Amino acid sequence: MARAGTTARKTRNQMEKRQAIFEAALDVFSEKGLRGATLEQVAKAAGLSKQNVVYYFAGKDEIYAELLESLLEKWVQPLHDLTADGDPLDEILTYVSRKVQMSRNMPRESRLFATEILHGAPRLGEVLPTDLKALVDEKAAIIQGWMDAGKLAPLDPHHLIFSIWAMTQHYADFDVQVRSVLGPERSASRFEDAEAFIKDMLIRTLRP
Amino acid sequence: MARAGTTARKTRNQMEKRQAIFEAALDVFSEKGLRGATLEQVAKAAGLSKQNVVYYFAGKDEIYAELLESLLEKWVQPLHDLTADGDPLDEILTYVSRKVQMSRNMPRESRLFATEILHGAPRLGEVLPTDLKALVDEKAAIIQGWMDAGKLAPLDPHHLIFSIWAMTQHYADFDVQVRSVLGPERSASRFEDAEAFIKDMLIRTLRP
DNA sequence: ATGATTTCTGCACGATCGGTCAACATTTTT
DNA sequence: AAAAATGTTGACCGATCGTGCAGAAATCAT
Repeated sequence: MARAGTTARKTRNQMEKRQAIFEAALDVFSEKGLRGATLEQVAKAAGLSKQNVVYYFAGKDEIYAELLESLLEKWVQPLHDLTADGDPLDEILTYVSRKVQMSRNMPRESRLFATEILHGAPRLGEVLPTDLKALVDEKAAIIQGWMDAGKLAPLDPHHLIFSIWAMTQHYADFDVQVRSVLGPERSASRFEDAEAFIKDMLIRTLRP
Repeated sequence: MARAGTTARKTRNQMEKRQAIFEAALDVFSEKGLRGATLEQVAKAAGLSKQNVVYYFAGKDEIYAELLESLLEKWVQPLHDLTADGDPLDEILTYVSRKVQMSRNMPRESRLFATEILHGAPRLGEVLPTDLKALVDEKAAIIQGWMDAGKLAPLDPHHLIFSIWAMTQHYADFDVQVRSVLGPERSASRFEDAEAFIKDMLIRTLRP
């Protein structure tokens, strides 16, 4: 009778179905965007009927919103793992590695966030200026500390982080363009080549 | 009776109206995407009725397709202007300047192309592997020549171009995120800071 | 001025989509 | 096994959207 997700309690079956819907929604939304995708496409990809999807989620927007939220933590984890403990250059290069790895293995998530931010991030508007800003400021301060200690060349840490985001996510978000320009042969190793290139660039740049 | 754009000939009035529709479409499509935008939003932004818009263009998709095509040339012009004539580093830094300038002054165009490519570039599929690839290959060869001559540090020219695209367009496409993270104060100079940062990074990287 | 051409609008159709609801089926609980 | 809760489906509705079309209105040519 009542909808499934009404209470906070979730049975095993409910969790599985919701996960299947999330997986399908990630597929469809990342490819067509929120408005471009239909509930029926999501339902079909999840192996359910449209009405059954609505049984587990209040509606299309809720699926999208909850999907975004459920992925956010995993998405910023690599930056979170950048700590003041290790060697400065190693920390940053490891961060690059993980970001390239995410572009390769999680292109759908990358495109989902890219589309959302590209269109003004109406469903992330709260979290960007608070949580994300706090996280970036914290890591920028660490990098600044390394620079002040003479362990890295002095650069703007915020724009350094932006440039790493931009260069790494570029290979997920604009994969079609990258492959078109590189051609079939060179496309095969595009992620390895990109990682090597970006690391090389950062090593030359950050060397004190 | 018949539609306006049937023949190749276009009167002055027709050109003006079409231009107004293009301008409105750029506004709406870049903000909401093709599927997310409606003809009526475009019409209203152009100061016309929905049916009148259809009089000048066959339909929504045609507006979008012709808009993309009409912007493509202007969009790749900066790369086209990169020639073997000038000083290697100057040529590249000038290219960066122009790309940052475009992110600042033409963010709608940037987001339009970004959205299109992000979703698989179904309406650019032909031009990417032919025209764009040829252009990038040509410029990559020039850069490679500079590197072979010892005027620049040896790096993969294709990925160098990608990285410039990524870093510069990032400030247009993800402007909301950039501003959120930087905060109101630092956002004011974000384009100047970005240009200085990227140039600094490239100087350090490309120095032989 | 008059006819021809261009420009614009009113009306409305067909399709699609998100969402509702009642009924039916299945599983779980007692 | 009976009852209750959970899960699923078919039919359908209201709204929106793209588009077609007849004809009015405005502009232009002669």
